[in-house]
Amino acid sequence: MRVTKQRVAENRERVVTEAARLFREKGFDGVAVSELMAAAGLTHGGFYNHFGSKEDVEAAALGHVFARAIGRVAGIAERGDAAAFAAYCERYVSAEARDATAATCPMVAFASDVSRQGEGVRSAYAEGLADYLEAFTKASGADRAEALRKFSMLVGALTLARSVAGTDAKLSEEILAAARGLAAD
Amino acid sequence: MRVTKQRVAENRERVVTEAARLFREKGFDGVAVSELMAAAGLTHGGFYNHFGSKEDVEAAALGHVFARAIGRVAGIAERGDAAAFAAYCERYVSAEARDATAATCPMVAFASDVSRQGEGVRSAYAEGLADYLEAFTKASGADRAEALRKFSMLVGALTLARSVAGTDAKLSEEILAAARGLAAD
DNA sequence: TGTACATCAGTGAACGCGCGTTCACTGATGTAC
DNA sequence: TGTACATCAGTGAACGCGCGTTCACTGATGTAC
Repeated sequence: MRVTKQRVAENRERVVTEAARLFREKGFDGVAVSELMAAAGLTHGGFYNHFGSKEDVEAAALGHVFARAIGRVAGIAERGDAAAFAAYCERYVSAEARDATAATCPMVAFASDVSRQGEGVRSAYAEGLADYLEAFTKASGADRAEALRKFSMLVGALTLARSVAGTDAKLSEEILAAARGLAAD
Repeated sequence: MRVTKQRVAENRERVVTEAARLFREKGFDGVAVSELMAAAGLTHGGFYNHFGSKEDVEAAALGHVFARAIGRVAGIAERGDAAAFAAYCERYVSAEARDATAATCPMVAFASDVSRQGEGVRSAYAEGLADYLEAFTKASGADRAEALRKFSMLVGALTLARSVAGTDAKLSEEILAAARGLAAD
């Protein structure tokens, strides 16, 4: 049964949105195409009407997540709002951010996955990261190297804290607290 | 054909060693049991004479890698060798470390994978990380929170640099260089 | 020490399952007149 | 504007493949006497 042009566009967007959520939560390999489609309220057969392959939707989902993350940081940078930037960093390494696996920043969610993925995913990631770091540097008000170090620390702390979250809650919290100690600067 | 007890032990150890190398290079899901066994010069059928499941060998490989990493840092800590510690940190975020994907520190290699694995893997990781961070703190000579921040930065920088290594070499090198700028302190 | 038998590490085929992808089909939408 | 037909998004079954795991078998090792 054919479907309105507008409906087609909505369906595609819903698949990408759900993909962004599920991939961050379970990783690229942890989500099946049929699961993506079901999450969007569709059956898996129609997937290839929207994307050429699973890798295509991975790249699209990455682009979607990066766009939002960049938008947020770029907003802070434009306003030159130092307090907002400090709050952003604090929130980045909060217990809430650690536990919200489906809503994380793409840098952490896909950290070790990306370098093992196909060309399309890798270039979507590289482009997103470059733009993000530019916005982050501006928002931080610091020089570039200092901003890179700070963001590296946030990413590392969130990654480590999440890795042991279910097994060593105390260590997990300690890592985040240490990162927050410098995040406010 | 039955095999000498000593040979059995050697075979098992070889499987774990190869697993440690291959898992770090390709991720847990990127290596098949048959690939592990072939790398150790065996056929896949015998795998279950040594391990109860694939997860068991993942946990064993993690333990193996952590033991070596901890041993190295603990040695520096015992000698109180500040220069050796600075050199260790510099090497951690070197281009060589970034490209040697099969020989990396487990924290980076399995960063985003671990939290999605089974209980056995997660607890092997949590235990390893706790011991490693203790040794790292001692070796650094700094207070605990400062050491955690520093290690978080190294992990984050190596992860990010590796993610874009094949796609944006300049950005990758820039991230590492920034981290090295503080690694020597 | 020598012999006979039980053990069990290793082999390679097979099973079952889930996944990415393909395909024939449906029927509402879009379009040409 | 109304009608007839082509299009094509969505459906659900099916295919092929790789993977984790199981299994019957082999034959050298370990052990009991």
